[in-house]
Amino acid sequence: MKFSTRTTYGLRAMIYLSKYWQKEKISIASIAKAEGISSKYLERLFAKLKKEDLIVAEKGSSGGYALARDPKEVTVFDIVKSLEGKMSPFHCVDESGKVYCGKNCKCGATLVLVKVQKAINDTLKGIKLKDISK
Amino acid sequence: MKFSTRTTYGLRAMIYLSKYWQKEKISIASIAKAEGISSKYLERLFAKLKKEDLIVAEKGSSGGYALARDPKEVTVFDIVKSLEGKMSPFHCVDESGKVYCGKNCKCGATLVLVKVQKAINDTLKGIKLKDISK
DNA sequence: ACTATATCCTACTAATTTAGTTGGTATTTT
DNA sequence: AAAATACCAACTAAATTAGTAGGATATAGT
Ligand code: FES
Ligand code: FES
Repeated sequence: MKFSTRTTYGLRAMIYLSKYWQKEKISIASIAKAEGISSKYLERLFAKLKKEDLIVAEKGSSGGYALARDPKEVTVFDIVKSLEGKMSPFHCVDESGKVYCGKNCKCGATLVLVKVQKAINDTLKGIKLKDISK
Repeated sequence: MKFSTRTTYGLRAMIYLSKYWQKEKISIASIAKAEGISSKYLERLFAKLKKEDLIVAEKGSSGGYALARDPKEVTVFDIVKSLEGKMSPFHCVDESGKVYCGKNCKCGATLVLVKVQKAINDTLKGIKLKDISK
C-alpha cells in the first residue's frame, strides 16, 4: 500500500513553489534540477496540478509556474487528490464512501475501507501547504 | 492510492473463517467458492496469513483452515500487514516513521508521510476482526 | 493399500499501473 | 531571429499485482 512517487514529487514541487509565492515565477527546469526529478515527468504532473487550479502558468521565455492560491489556504488533500486521481484506497468503496463491490456484498470489510479512507482524507485535509513549506 | 485487492480478499476470507471460530475447519475451495475468489490465488494469500500465525492449517482429507486466535484479539492491522507486506505508504518513510529519502532531503513532505502513515495504522489497529464479522 | 481431498510449493504468464522518454507545437521575451 | 518556456500526445520501460499451471505431500475414509 503506497502512494506513488508522483505524489511525493508533486508535494516537493509545490513546497518549492510556495517559497516563491508572490515573488517569482519558476520554470519546471529549475524545480526538476533542484529536486532531482525528471523534468519531462514533472511537466506531466504540473499539467494535473494546473487542471485543478493549484498552479498558474505563463508561457514564453521568462515564463514559468506559480501557486494559484495562498499556501495558507491550499490543503495537502487538494494536492494529493489532483495527482492521485481517485482517492479511494479500495476497489469497492468510492470517494464518497459509497460501496459498490463486484458481488454487491455488504461484508464487514467495508467498515474497514470506509474508516481508513476517512482517516487518510481527514489527515490530508488537516495539513495546509504552508505547514510543510517553512 | 489503493490497497490491493488481495487485502480485500484476505479480509473477506478472515471474516468468513471467523464465523466458524472454534467450530469447523474450512477448506480454501469452499471459501473461494463462497466469496467468488480464485482458489489458487487465495491459496497464496493464505500462505502469508499462516506465516504470520493468523491461521492454522490441517492437511489431508477433511483438513482445512481455522483462525489461530480469537477474533476478538486479532486486529485488522495484523491482517492487512501480513498481506501487504511493508506498511509504509510512501517510498521514503519506513514503517517506524524513519525517513530515508534518496536525496536525504528533510523536506516538509515527510511530515505528511508520517502523519498519514500513523493515521492508517491507528485506524487499522483500532478495529478487531470480531468487529467486522458479525 | 487405494482413493479422494486437502494443504503446500515453485515457477510461469497476463494484466495493470507507474515511471519515464521522445519528439514535437505554441507562445513570449530578449 | 533566437532562445526559453509552457503545452501536448504517443510511445517505451519497469514494476507491481493478479492469476494460472503443475505438481508434491499429507491425511481420512473405504
Ligand atoms: S468486498 Fe466489497 S463490499 Fe465486501
Ligand atoms: S521526499 Fe523523501 S524526505 Fe523529502
